[in-house]
Amino acid sequence: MTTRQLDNIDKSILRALQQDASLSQRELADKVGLSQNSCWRRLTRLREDGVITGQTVRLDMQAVGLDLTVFAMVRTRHHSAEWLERFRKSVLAIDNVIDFFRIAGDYDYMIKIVARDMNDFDRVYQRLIKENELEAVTSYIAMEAIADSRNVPA
Amino acid sequence: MTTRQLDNIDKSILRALQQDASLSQRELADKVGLSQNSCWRRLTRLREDGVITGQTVRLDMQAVGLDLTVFAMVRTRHHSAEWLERFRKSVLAIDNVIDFFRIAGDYDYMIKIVARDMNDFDRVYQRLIKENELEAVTSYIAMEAIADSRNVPA
DNA sequence: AGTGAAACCGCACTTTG
DNA sequence: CAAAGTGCGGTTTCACT
Repeated sequence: MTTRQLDNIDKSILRALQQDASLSQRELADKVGLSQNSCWRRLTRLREDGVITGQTVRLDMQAVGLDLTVFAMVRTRHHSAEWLERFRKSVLAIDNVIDFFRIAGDYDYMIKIVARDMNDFDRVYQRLIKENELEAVTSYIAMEAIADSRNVPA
Repeated sequence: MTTRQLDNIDKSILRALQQDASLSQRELADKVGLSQNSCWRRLTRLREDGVITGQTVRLDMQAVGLDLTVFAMVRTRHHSAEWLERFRKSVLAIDNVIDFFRIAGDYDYMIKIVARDMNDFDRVYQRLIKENELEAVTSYIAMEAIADSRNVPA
């Protein structure tokens, strides 16, 4: 929440860590041109201030057998607070859902789904439309992932 | 490429590391119920086999000042191999592009873009349509990120 | 189970604005 | 003067053999 101002060194730390978070403190310090100590202090602050919220591994989607990606654009029928809350819970309960955004335009929500194959996706899709009364769903099947989850330009 | 078969222990390792890749070997071994040694061997193999392709940090998009997300659906006009190659290069050269998928349906590409604000996004948008002759672009502005880049269900 | 390396953190000093 | 960086230390913890 603390909208802390990031200087260029902070940004270069974030860039380096996005590219490879397994860097040792020495390597990181060298890369950004700081002493080990002050680099460590900055890193600690970036974590404390909630700029860096965690650390994850990148997985090969093909290797884990989840190389089907679908973007589902959803238009809802109901708009009461309770209905929307149930809808959110219902969507978030599906762990194939990677992204879930409320959007502006001729659709209300955009859901990025990963699945093992078409059958698997259909299971998710059926669940989605059974649990929620939706006005329209348009699914865009991904034919090719040209870029997936790239680093953000910090 | 080696479509290696992952057993339940491998999957629980992947789940644990997706949630927190800063886990020490001992913590990880405890979590998945393995000896430190065999856990380390599995981890090494998962990296060698390309299942785990890297390690990154999760950033708070608001804290880094990139809390505007836009999904741009693109329909292209040209379809020659050279044109498409130039188009890809043009899109990938924009570092605000986080996802870039070729899709099936009434649009050809789906581009997830992050930006500092509307002006910043407009700059990206103008660049996109100036550098490439497109037939149609529909931009869905994200009003709320209910879930962004969740863990994949390994 | 052992070992070398790395993370972690305090401290005194220097630099920059 | 205050804020941030440097260099050096020691202890603890970890990765890897």
